[in-house]
Amino acid sequence: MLTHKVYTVHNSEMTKKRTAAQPVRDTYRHGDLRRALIDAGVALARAGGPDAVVLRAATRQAGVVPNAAYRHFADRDALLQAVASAAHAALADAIEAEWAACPATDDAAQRARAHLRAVGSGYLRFARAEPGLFRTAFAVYDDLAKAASPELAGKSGLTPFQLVGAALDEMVSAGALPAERRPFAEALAWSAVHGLATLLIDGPLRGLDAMQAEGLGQRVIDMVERGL
Amino acid sequence: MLTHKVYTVHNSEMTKKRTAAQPVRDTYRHGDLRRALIDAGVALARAGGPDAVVLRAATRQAGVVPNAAYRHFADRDALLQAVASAAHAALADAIEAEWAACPATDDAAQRARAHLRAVGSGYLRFARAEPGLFRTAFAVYDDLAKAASPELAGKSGLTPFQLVGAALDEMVSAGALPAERRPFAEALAWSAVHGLATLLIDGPLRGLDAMQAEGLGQRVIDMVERGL
DNA sequence: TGTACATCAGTGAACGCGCGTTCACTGATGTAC
DNA sequence: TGTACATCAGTGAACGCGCGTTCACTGATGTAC
Repeated sequence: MLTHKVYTVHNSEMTKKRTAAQPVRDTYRHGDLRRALIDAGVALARAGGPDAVVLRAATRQAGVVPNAAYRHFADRDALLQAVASAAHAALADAIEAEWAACPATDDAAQRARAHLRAVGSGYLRFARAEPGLFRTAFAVYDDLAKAASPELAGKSGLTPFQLVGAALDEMVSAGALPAERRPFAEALAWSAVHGLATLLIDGPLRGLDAMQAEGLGQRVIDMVERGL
Repeated sequence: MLTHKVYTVHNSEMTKKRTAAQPVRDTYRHGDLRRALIDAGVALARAGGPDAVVLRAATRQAGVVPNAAYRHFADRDALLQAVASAAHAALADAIEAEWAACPATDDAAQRARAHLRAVGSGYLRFARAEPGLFRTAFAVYDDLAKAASPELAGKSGLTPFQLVGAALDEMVSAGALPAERRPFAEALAWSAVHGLATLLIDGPLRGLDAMQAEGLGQRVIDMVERGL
């Protein structure tokens, strides 16, 4: 079993001189460079999307020499993958938070509908609040086979894809959605909400203000509910 | 008034030696370099999306020295804009073709519905046939204010945005869509179809084969029709 | 119709940049004795 | 508890690359006389 000693990182006086902007370590070993590089990558992605996840920038931010990254990632793409997984997990968290905030009710159908709406609005809220992360999450998304892999999951252990699925299953068992309409319903609901998200953050709807965006989001969710 | 003399461009013998891959001119002037650079940019975008629209690559393909591009474009971004507009126009063309192929009918409501479906399936068909161009079209899309600008239009003179709008107007006047649902209906329909398109070409649904993609496309369009 | 000239499209050479990645190294760590 | 040693995380220096962009130029064009 390995135990990881945690090194303190501070920004006060230093033995080796460095340029002002760089974080400073006073130990030769970093402690958890892999984690630090992913965190730096997430910060870069947050600010500038997937293209901003630059290996040298991440190592700079971690206060480490560029090639040090190669102890932890095969190449730049492996780092980007890890960052994208983290972004996906953050999206799952945002959805779960919205889900958890649904008011309690005894009406199973109403509850199921509220959960489905929560998935949609959590998704949209995350996209608008963190467009860089949102774009990064989908920049290297492999395919459906990977949509359930645990590193994309949020705190509850479910990925965004699985969360839509769970809401839809609930709809069916509550009688709010005919079972014969269940297959591929994820893809339908996901398409509508994902499309609005990308039109809002990168596309022709980017000029809308928060209220308009919110209103349009609700209407798209209405459309999904009615149209499924 | 300016007249443009057209120079013949051929690949046979040449006075100046060049590397094999390069297109060859036998005139000092190019003739229509602006057009040639856009065409080259479109070819690059087709193959690799917006990031592949590289100024030096475009000039290489046009058989011209890199800085020659600066006679026609302020910078690399201006070239990319022009390429994106061309991609948008190609999308409009694809939609128009699908629209024109709708069977004639006397039933106005049925015709309107067919036109709306044609817009959706033309959009999806283009996205799957030309994913690179599709991504480029949306890479630098400014906002709604520009969604009607003529350089994005297809042969009929309408942009993709205007084509959805036209189909929806037709629905309303044919009584197939209540007028009070008309506002923002473009955004709803567009979201659903655009979302499916991006999930299919870049996202988790990229593994689907042509038949599955086509089927899902029809179901998304069903959802829009029912849910609007 | 013929010539001088201004225009400006394309040339040639060069720049600085930041990137990803490789190499041989150094020195802190934890472990076996 | 103390020491020798293998491991391997991070260093330092360097590479080649293709990019966008700038500069002073050259030579084909169309136009004014």
